[in-house]
Order: sequence, then structure tokens, then C-alpha cells
Amino acid sequence: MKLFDNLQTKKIPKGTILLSKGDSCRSVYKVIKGCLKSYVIDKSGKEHILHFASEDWIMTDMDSFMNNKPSNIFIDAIEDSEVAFLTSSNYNDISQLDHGDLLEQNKKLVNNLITTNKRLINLLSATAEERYMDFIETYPTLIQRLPLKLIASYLGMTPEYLSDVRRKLAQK
Amino acid sequence: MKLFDNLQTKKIPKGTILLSKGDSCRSVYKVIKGCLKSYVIDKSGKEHILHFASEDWIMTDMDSFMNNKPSNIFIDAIEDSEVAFLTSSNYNDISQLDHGDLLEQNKKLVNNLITTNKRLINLLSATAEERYMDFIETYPTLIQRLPLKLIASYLGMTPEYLSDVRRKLAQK
DNA sequence: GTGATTTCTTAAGATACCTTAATTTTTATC
DNA sequence: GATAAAAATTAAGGTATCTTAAGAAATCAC
Repeated sequence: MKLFDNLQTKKIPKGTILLSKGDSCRSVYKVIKGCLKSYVIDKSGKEHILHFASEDWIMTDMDSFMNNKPSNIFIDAIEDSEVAFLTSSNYNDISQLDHGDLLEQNKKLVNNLITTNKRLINLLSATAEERYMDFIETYPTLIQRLPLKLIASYLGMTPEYLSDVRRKLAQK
Repeated sequence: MKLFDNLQTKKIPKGTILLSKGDSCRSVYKVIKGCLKSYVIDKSGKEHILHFASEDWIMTDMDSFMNNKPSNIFIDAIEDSEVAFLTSSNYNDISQLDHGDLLEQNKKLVNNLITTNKRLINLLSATAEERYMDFIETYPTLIQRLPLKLIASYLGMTPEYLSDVRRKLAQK
């Protein structure tokens, strides 16, 4: 049994909120078409994007999903999307996964960790300009597809400042 | 077979460099005693701490270890330490892990991801003061044990600024 | 226990990035 | 295709955090 095969799918119009802070996250979404974002809202009301998920990517709040806690994050569709989803109940079938499937799961988790760690390194050690250039290299398709203000949020800067960064880069 | 049982251990004096940028990381360390740090050095020569690992924590460069790439990070002992270590060759025995072991591995990876994601949220959305207070809550033992300048680096600020933050907190 | 090293603090000036607000450009709607 | 809405840019002034440098406090080495 493969975790994401033969799942139900549903269409999600742009702007739909799939998970709100305080909710318990009962699904793991796999994006078939479109794009989702996860984000937090800080004390002063500002939104900070944690992850994007476009085609074939997975999106969930792991902490909430695995540990049955209220979530601290939001998940929205930023394009008209279609998602396959795993619910808590069919996730419990994980114990029925065979050895090869578990190894595959393991590998995906490791890759996810590697990616998240790179993001961390980037936030800690790179300037706004470097982070933007790195994003362009790493996600060339997303940059064409998403509004810059969402990318700015993902990169940890304001849209206005990203605009400055882009202008300075263009002048070079 | 449990991954970290019955492994060799070795003593590592404070200051020892276990992994340097450019090296291929051939070990996963489990700290028996003492403390390690992993860090990057940015373009201007500044050090940014990625992780600490004290007793029972695991330390490695996953990207380098799993994908046999040259590493971008350093790993040093910041106290006289003792570590158990898994090498690439005995890691390949992972295919001999039984179902329960793999599930356990999976769970550890998930927990690691959850922790790293919290760190990310923190860096994106919290002020220096909030990050410091969060660190005290999350790692009360480390704060007593490690020099503040290392904690400042981990929190993404300079030691001088952390000192300011602490003074302002003390005045309240 | 004394000198040497490392850590921590303080303070002044600098800078990366933010805020607000207005304008322009692009995209969506009917 | 005109109008409305959303996104992107620009600019001025502000703030959080950094840099440099120096001194005080704590820790280490013998």
C-alpha cells in the first residue's frame, strides 16, 4: 500500500482556508494541481509564509496532525487547486505499510529535513538579496507563478523591501 | 537491530573539529556526554550556529551523509565529549532494520522536522527578545551550560545585542 | 592564587530592513 | 474594453539590530 495512492481528491477554489489556527489538523494534503501556502500570523497581525506546496508536494501541520494538537498555523489555497488527502483514520493504516514503503517514507522525511535545514541556514546567514537570488535558483517556476508579496513573506522581508532589492539587482 | 545500540564510542576533547566544510560527512554522532555544535561560516567570516547536541541528541550533516556530498557545515565539540557513532558502512545495514525500528526512525524524523519548523517560525516571526525568552523556556539546561555568545549565534543575533536584550529584560 | 584567556557588558555610530502612504502597473470582473 | 481590484514600485522617515572598540567580570592554566 502506497500512502498517497487511491485517495479521494477534491477541488479547492482559490482563497479557501483549509486549516486555521486553533483547529486540529486532520489531513495531509498532496497537491494535484494549483498551489497552497502555510503561514503564521504574528502578534502584530503580520503574515509569515512557512511553505508553498505546488504540484506533487505535500502540505500539512505535522505537529497538529501527528500529535493531535490545536494548530498554530493556517493553510490556504493561493490558486484554484485540486488536492488528494489522507485523513487521520487512513493514516493509521501506516502500520500496514510494507518495508519498502517505510523506507521510501523515511527517505522523503530525510529530504524534507535537508530542505528545511537549508532554509534555516539561509535565514541565519544570508542577506535579503542573497535569499532572493537563492529563491530564484531553487524555485524558478514558483517565481513566475506567485505574487512577489508572497515570496517576500516566505523570504522574511516586506514586499516593499523586496522591491528595493530587485531594483538594485536590475541596476547591476 | 537498533541503529544506535552497540556502537563504538570515542572521547572528543573540547575544541575538536569533527567535520569541516568541504569534507564528506561519514558519521552520525550520538552524544553520550558533552555537547557539539554545527555551524556555517558566511561570506564575511561570521559563524552561525545551526544546532546544538547534548546528551542523547544526534548530530550529523544529513545532506552530506545521505547523499555523499561535500558538506557545507562544520561540527565541533564545545565541551569535552563522548560520542557513539554510526558510519556509512554500518548505516547501510538500515535495510536490515525491522518494521518496528523503521517506524521508530520515522517518528524521530517527524519530531526532528517539527522542531526545525518551530525554529523557522520563530526566526521568521519573533523579535530577538521573544526568541531569547523562547530559548530559555525550551532549553533551560542549555542556557546554564553554554556561553551566551553561542546562544546568540543560534538565535540569529550578535552577542552584544543579546546582552542588550538581557539588560532590558532585567529592568522590567 | 596569579596571570592569561575567554566571556560579558556598555556605549556610540552605522546600516539593513521596516513603516506608512502615495503612485503606477498589472490583473481580474462583468 | 471599461472599471475595479490587486500587485508592484517609489520615497521619506523610523527602528531593530549590527559594528567597532573598550572595559569589567568570569573562567582557565599552571
